[in-house]
Amino acid sequence: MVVSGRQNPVVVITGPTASGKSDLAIELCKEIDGEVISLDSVQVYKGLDIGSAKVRDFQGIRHHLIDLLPPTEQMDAARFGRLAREKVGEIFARGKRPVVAGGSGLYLVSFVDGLTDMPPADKELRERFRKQKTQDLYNRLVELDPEIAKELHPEDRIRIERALEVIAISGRKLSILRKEGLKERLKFPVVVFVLCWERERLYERINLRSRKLVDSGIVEEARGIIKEYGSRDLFPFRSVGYKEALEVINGNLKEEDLADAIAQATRRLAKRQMTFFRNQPEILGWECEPRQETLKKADKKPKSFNWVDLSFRELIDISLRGLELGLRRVYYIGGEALLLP
RNA sequence: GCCCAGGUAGCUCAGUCGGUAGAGCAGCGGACUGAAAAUCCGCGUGUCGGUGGUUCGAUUCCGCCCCUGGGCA
Repeated sequence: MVVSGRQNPVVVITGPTASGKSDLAIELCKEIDGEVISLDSVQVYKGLDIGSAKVRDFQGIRHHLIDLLPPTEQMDAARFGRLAREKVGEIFARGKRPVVAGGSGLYLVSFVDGLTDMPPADKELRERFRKQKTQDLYNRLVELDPEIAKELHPEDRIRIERALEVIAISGRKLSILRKEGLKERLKFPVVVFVLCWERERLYERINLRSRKLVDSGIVEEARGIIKEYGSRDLFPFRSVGYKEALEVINGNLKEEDLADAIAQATRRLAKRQMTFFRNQPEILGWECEPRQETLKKADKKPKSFNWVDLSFRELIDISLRGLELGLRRVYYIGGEALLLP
């Protein structure tokens, strides 16, 4: 039968920060009897509410994977992917539809296609690496796993540390593990909506939101967390908003300059996210509509996303359409056109 | 009105003893396999205020005009 190979898709709503993902996810859930799975690397931490723009009013829609950990702990992308896949199974089993919403690129990849099975992060090792010079770490990697070293930039500390970590724990080269390791993929078909905006309009929204974060008391929130956990050196404090709030608390930034500093960091984040969402799905072999032109390195002309405007009705229809098992389909769609009145 | 100082990239400014210019910040492009709101790489985007003169050649020197800041009235 034709129907046998088809399945309800997992709907993903992604895009840069401030593109309207969370609100759209709730509205979509209302229409298709869905539940939201947050795909956000900061909202997984308890207490980091204002700075991560957590949804305040769930409007009766169930939300998952928010407030999972205290900020003293650290989420990792592979674990998040597994948790999200579990949630998808549970939601379908309840006869509901999962709507995944968020802009954490690696979490999306980990959720959909999985990460190669490898040793997880090791706190002690990372603590040791932290004290060493990047150059020394890189030189060691050149000795231990030249193939990976060649792929990494000598200054890309985080990836160098990760490669060394994997070797230290498993005794095997990361380059080998990557080739041989297996991935646990999401078994359901996926339809990803990437919300796209004109750069200027998105930046206006970001600027407004940054002002709002400050007025809503991000500094107070950060102070409260510091007090509660007795430390300023908390992992998620390195994310946008909190990093700047910490600068104020530490006296390195004037409070009056905070909103601008957050806005700037957020604009840069949005730009990186857009680069990721424009180019990665194609690289992963997902089916993209419309296709994005990846720029040649020499071409420095600014170029906007390629996208189509979709009505909310069309978005619902696509979300309800059965897809072939294993299919990953990406739609780049206008975020502004979907804004709720 | 007069006297200073200045007008160079989106912003703050450097510079050219006359051969069409460069830093920081902002911005743009890219990479991305357990930190991803992280981490890293690459890229100056320009009527040098306007106009006339001198000159082979003026953003640079000279005149006039305009604008901004400060001072004196």
